[in-house]
Amino acid sequence: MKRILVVEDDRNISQLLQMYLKKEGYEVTPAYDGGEAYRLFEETEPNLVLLDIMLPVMDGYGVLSLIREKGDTPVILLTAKGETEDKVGGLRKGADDYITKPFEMREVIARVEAVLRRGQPATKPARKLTFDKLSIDMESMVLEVNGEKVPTPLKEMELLYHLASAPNKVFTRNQLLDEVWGISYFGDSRTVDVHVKRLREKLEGISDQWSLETVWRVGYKFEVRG
Amino acid sequence: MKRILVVEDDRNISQLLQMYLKKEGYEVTPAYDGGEAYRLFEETEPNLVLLDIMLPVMDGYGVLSLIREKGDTPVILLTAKGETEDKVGGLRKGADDYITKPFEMREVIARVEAVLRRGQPATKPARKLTFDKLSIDMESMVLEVNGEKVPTPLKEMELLYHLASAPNKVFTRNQLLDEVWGISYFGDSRTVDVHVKRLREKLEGISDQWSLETVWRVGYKFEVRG
DNA sequence: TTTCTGTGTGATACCATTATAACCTCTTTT
DNA sequence: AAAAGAGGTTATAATGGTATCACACAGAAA
Repeated sequence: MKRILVVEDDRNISQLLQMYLKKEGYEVTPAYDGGEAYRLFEETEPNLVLLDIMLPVMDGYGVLSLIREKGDTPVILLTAKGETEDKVGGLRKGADDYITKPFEMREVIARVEAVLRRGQPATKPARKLTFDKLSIDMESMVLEVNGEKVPTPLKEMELLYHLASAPNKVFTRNQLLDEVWGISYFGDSRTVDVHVKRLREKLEGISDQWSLETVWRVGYKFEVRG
Repeated sequence: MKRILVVEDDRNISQLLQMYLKKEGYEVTPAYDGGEAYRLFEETEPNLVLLDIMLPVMDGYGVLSLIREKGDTPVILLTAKGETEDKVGGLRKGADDYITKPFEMREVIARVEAVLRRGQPATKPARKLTFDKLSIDMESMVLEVNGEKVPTPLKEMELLYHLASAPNKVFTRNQLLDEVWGISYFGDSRTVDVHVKRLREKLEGISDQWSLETVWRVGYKFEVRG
């Protein structure tokens, strides 16, 4: 589920935003001033930030700068009517979009979805890896073994791709859960075992150039010999 | 590296254009009104200008005239749907090409490249694809199956064409919504499912050389075997 | 060896995702 | 105005990936 950080000091507006966004299926965290905003940004690692410009303690631009130092999480600015210069400034400083108050909820939802949608293609690594008789193509989502296609579900593909993109590196189960399943995932680490097992079923005896190895009390690695 | 000046007052559209163009390796400068456009034109001396007609302060034609006074930097106009007269007028006044909103990013990239390469308008790309017993002709808007015409609505044609122009590549629903339905579309992604279903009804059992495949938790692809 | 703890495996049920059908709305045609 | 077609939405059914459990098994330590 996508997480959204709503930074807005007006409780009424914040409340309203939270309500509508939750109704659309987002996980919403409210912040009511700049300091809190930044703290919660680091804590919850949201997929998107709705950021009011006029804030107590630290204004929106300060928060935006701090967020930009940390990465490229999409940010939509909330500006009061007529703050035209603010708009341009905000966008120049790295916001992805802006909405002018008073806004219609329909518009907010639309822009949130648009910005999240745009972020997606960039997030998809979509690459291709080849080892001996194994080919992992995330572009067409095809796993090939000895030149033969092997139908493989998304999660297994992602796991294998992730392991294989750093050959011989050992990943702990928690690392894999974080990096393949996502940070907001809190399931059992046995889950990784199961997926490794399924991959092994598909990949056993193919090649002696590589294999999925268990590293006791640590995790797994995609081992390449030679 | 080629520099492109994007003159577009709608932040959403501008942002999207910037993103896609950067991804293609261009250096992109955004301008949000006519005055800024001209200032940045002189400042950055771009290799090409993408120019929206409807602009605040000074409209696209004004900017175009000024640019033409300075030289023959290629200009591609962005026009809203149905502004047919604008198209002709724009070209007469010295634009090199035009694109009608809502546009597909694929089309924009294609025309940008064409104009930069030849200094000439993109003759509409071949816009015809053939696979075994299937022929998709976007020129005459005809879908042929086994040499027989199959009446097919516009959206279905566009979707099929888009999928088929990158065989085996998986497109997410959101990608398809952006690239086929256009960036200003904010509908439900189930819409894609429905159109795929309708296409399948028309295309089932034609050939074993290709098919429209579902990729679980990802999207769809036009799969070609062999 | 025994014991302890971590890991592999099979079975199962849940639930998110997708397919399908039916329904609306809007536009064009007759 | 009625009919027909396109495009989109919603409701419901079908699908099948995934998480989790339980237990067997294996490696490490004593």
